[in-house]
Amino acid sequence: MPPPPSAKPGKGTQTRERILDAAQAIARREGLEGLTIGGIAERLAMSKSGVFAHVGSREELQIAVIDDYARRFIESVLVPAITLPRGLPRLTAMFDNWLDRIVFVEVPNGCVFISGAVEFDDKEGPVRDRMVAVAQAWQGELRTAAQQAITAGHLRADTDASQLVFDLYGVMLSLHHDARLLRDARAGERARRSFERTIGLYARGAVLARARPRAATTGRRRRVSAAAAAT
Amino acid sequence: MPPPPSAKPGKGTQTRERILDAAQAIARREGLEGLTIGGIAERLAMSKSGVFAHVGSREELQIAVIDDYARRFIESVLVPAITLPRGLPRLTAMFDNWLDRIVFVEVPNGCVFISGAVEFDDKEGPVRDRMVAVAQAWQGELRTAAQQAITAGHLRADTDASQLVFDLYGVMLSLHHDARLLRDARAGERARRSFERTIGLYARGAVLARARPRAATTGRRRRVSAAAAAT
DNA sequence: TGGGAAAAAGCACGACCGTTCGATTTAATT
DNA sequence: AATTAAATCGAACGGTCGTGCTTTTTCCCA
Repeated sequence: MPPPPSAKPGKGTQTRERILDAAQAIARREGLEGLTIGGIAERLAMSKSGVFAHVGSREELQIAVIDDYARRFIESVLVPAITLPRGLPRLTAMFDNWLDRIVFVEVPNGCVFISGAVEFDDKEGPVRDRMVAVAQAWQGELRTAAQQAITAGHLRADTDASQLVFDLYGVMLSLHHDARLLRDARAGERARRSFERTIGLYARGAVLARARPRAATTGRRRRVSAAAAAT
Repeated sequence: MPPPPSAKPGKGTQTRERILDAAQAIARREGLEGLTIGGIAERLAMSKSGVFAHVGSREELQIAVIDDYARRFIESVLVPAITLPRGLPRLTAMFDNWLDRIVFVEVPNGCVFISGAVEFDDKEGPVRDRMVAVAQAWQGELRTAAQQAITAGHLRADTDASQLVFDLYGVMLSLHHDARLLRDARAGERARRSFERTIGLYARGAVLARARPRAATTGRRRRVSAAAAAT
């Protein structure tokens, strides 16, 4: 019988986690299409068939990587933000955590959401479906947070939450592009400015006082900090 | 001796063009990494070695596709815009043509700039180098146009041209993402609104009068029109 | 400590990849 | 029409891919 959910790890579950970790690391650098059974096997110094027995199929592996990635993303970006009060404070925290993650995690290691979106936007199938699902889920979270900021009166009543999400997503994609392809160190600062300008436009009153004062550009690694490489 | 540049096509040059066309069509849907010698051969009903003799190597082929793509991009987006006076009219035309191209060409067929940027941002080599070069060239054109709009007094003197380019690029990336992965039909309209909001923020005076009045959302296929599939 | 189950390895298969090379067909030129 | 040059083909090579099967090793528990 399979072990109860809360028993000690067990060898199989243990290596399955190692496989998923390796898969994620490869998928970040080479993309989900560059992810290969043999590549994982080599990285873990085990046989191809050994790896294969754990993942079922390449497609299942790709989906598992997407799910695992989404879990970590939500864990580091959304979860810390929902401790803050609804409205602008929470929305701002979501953006800040998101930006920190891109700058300190995605830019050095690659981002499965962004590369996967491009790789599978034209390839019908379950992998694409999962990609769409997680992207829509995240945009939904952003939209909800924006809507709460409107309801709370932090943003103007005529604000289009979907438009705001569209803008924020664009900021992150541009940051990813400039930082990763062009290796432009100023991209992070530009993304921050874009956010403040965008929010400032929708905010009640002329100029927006930051809901949560932040330190200067340097030394703002609070949340992701040491876990950057492992997250 | 090689034929003078303006002689009649010549069989070789002719099929080389067919090969490049097929390569581009494949690269758009499958990405530059999905581009394959055998795939082109099958599409053109010729042998792998026949194709190979024309392209030299897969890497050279990928670079040729990038160059060819850049040429078409400049032809359809930049060239028509430089007939307009410097400043906001030209910058606006560049954005309009760019957006039209994405909506009517890239979204249905795929975009080598965007997929290539993601595929090669972590893969050192001549293909990546060319990707960087064309991206920087296009951003340079945008920056120049923005700077001219500042000099002409159409945009505020304290406008950061690089920041503006960052924002515009983000709009296009977000449009591409939402339209292609999420198949959101409203993405084009959101991109337009983002542009107007962004420019409006930097424009002199409160509200910006569009430099060139445009028709409604429907029926604005002027430039790309029939050539959509072939461009 | 032995025995049964789980995990990993080994091996082979068919498919496709880029690339090479010699033969052959087609085009261009005199 | 004959000759030379260019274009294309066919077959093969070494490699990697995902994926089945069978065998061996390792783990875990009674």
